[in-house]
Amino acid sequence: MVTIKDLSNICGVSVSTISKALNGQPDVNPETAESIRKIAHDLGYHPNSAARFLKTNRSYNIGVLFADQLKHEYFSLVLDSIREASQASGYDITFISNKIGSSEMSFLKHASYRNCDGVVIAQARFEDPQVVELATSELPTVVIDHVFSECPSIMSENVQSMEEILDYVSGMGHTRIAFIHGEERSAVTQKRLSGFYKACMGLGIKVPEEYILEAKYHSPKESGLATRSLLELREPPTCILYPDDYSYMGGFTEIEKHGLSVPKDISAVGYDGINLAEMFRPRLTTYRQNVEEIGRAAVHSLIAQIENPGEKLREMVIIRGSLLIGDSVRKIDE
Amino acid sequence: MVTIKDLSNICGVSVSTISKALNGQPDVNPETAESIRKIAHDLGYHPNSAARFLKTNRSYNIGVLFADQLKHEYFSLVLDSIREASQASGYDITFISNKIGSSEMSFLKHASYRNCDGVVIAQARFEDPQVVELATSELPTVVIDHVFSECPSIMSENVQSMEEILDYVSGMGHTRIAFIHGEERSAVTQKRLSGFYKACMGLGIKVPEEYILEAKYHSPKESGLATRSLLELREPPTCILYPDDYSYMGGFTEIEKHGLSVPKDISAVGYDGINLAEMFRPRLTTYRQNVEEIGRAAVHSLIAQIENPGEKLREMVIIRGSLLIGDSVRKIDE
DNA sequence: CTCCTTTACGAAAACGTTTTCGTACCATGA
DNA sequence: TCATGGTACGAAAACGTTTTCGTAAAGGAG
Repeated sequence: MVTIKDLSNICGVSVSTISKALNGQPDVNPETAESIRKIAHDLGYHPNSAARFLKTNRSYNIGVLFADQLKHEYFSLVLDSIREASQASGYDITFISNKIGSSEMSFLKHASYRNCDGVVIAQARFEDPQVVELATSELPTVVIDHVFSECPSIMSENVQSMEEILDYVSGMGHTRIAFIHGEERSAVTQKRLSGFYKACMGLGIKVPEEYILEAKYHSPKESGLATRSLLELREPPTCILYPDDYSYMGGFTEIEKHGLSVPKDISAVGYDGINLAEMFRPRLTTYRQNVEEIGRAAVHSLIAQIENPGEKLREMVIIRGSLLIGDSVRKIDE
Repeated sequence: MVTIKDLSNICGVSVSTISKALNGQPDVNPETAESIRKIAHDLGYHPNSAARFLKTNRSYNIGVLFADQLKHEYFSLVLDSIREASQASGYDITFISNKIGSSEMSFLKHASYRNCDGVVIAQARFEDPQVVELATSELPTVVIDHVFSECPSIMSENVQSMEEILDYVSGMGHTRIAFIHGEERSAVTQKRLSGFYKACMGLGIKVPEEYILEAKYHSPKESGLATRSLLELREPPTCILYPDDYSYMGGFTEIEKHGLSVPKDISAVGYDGINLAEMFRPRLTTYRQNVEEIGRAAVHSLIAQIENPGEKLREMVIIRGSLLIGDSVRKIDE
C-alpha cells in the first residue's frame, strides 16, 4: 500500500505538506499542491482510513442495525437504499450486532469499537435495552419505523395509507372488514390501527371486536392462525387486511385450506408492495412502501447529525407510499 | 471511550502490561492478568479496532462485493448467511463499491482503503477488469458462482441439478422441453447447459435449436421476450425451464398474455427456490439453492486464507441444492 | 536599510494500540 | 559468595495519518 511517506519521498516534500495539499489547506503553494495531487492520483494513493480516523475521529463509516433478519424483501430493499445513499455521500456501512465471535458486545459497544460515525437502526426489537441504550447514546442515530424521543425517526406513512385502503375496499362494496395487524406495541401498528378506526368512522362502517386480531409482522403462520379464527366466525368478514405481504401468504393458504378462494369468497389486502406481489394469483392489492425514500431519508438525516454535531435535531420524517391495486379485492354488488 | 491508558491508570500498571494481559501473553503474572481482565470487562473496554489494525495489520473486517443489487431474494439470503458466518467468526462485513462519495476508487483500492482482511466476491460482472484485479490481487478473496483461477470458488451445483430437473420433467411425460438460460458467458450458465444437454442425451430427448434461448438472470423482461418467441414457434415446447424464479415471472405473464395458462398449456420450472415461490399459483416447481451453505462456505474459505497466509489454496467447493416440486409442471398422458 | 508581514514549508506531537527490548528482582546452584 | 537464569514488568518505537507551531525566505512599507 502506498503511504503518505512514500509520497513524501517521491515528491521531495515533507509529509505535512503532502497532507495539507491533499486536504486543501491554504498554506501550500498552488503549483506544489497540484503536482502532489497529480502524483497521488497516479499512484492511486488514498489515506488509510484507520490512521485517519485516529487523528480526526471520523471514520466515514456508518453502522446499520438489522437485528433479526433481512430475509424479507422489504428490509433488503431498505438496506439497499441505505447502502446507495451512504455511498453517494462518501460513507461505507457496516453491520452492527451484539456478538462478535465468542464475545458479547452491546450494539453501542460494537458501533464504537468499529468507530462508526453514526448508526441507522433499521430493524430491531425496539424495547431491547441495548437498542434503547444505542438510541439514547451520544452517538448520532436515526431510527426507521419507530419513535425514540432521543433521535430522529423516519416513519412510513401509516394513518393515511390505512384510510386509502379502506376507501378502496369500502368503495368495492365491503362492509365486513377485518384487520389482522402486527405487534400491538409497535408504533407502526398503533398508527395503522388509528388510521383504520378513523377511516371506518368516516365511512360509517362498524367493526366488531372479533374482526381485529393481533399477529406478528412477517409471520405467515401467525396470520394463518388469525385468518382461521376469522373464517370460523359465525359471520366472517368479506375482506381481510393483512399486516404485510408475507403474512398474507399464511392467510391465503389458510383460506385455501377452508376450500375458499381469494377473492371470490374472501377478499384480501396486503402491505408493503413487495415486487413479487404481482406474481401472486390473484394479483395482490397492497400498499407499496417507498423503500428508496425511506433509506435515503434515514441516511441523510444521520449524516446531517454527524456533520453538524451541535444541533441535536429530533425531527420526524414521514414517507408516503401508494396503493397498488391488484385483483384480490372482489367488487360486491348489492 | 475507555482506552488502554485509562486502564493503565486505574490498574496502576503500564499500558504494555495491560496489552499483554489482554492478549494472553505469557510474561505477566497470572493474578495481575486476571485482575486486569476483570477491570477491563467491568469497564466494557474493547481495544479500538483502528488503532489495533495499525499495529497488527488485521482489521477483522471483510469486504463484500455485491456489484449490482441485492434486490433479489437469492442474493439477500446469501448476504444474510455471509453476515451470520462472519459474525460467528469474529469478523464484521463492509460493502465494497467502486465509487465512494464523488471520488472513483477501484474495488481493490476500496477494500484496502478500508483495510479489509479479505473480500467475498458475491455478485459482480466477472469480466469487469476491476473485479479481475481484485480476484488476482494479493488480498485474500473468494468468489461465489464463478471461477477465477487465482482464488477459491464456491459454486452452487449446476450440472446435476439440471439433470434432476430434466429427469422430473421427462418423468412427467414431456419431450418438447425448452431452456431459457442466463448470460451465455457465465460459468453457471455453462454448467447448466452442459447438465441440460447431458440429461437430454441420457433420456433420449432431442432438443431443436430454437428451444435454447439466451436471456439474462433476474430479468423478467428478457425471459418474457424469449418466452414469446417460444410460444410463436410452429411447434412450441410443452415445458419451459427458466434461469431463475424472477425470470419465470416474465415468462408467466407472457404465457397469460397469449391466452394460455400454466401448467395446462405450458409447463414451467424455475430456479433458486425463493421463499415466495410457494405463493405463486400454480405453485412453482423450482430448484432450491442452499443459500445458507453457500454463504457459510465462502466465509470459511476466506477466513482460512486470511488466517493461514502461507498457502494460497485454490479449492472449489460445490454446494448442492434440492428439487422443489410444485404444480407448474403438468403430467402429460400420452 | 530596517522592520514587519506574508508565504510556504517542515518538525514533532498526537491518536490507541502492539511489540521489542531492557532491566530489576529474586531464586537457584556451585 | 558469585554467577546464572527466570519472572514480571516498563520504556519506547512504530503503524499512517492530521495538526499545531515554528521558522526561513521573500516582499513591502517606512
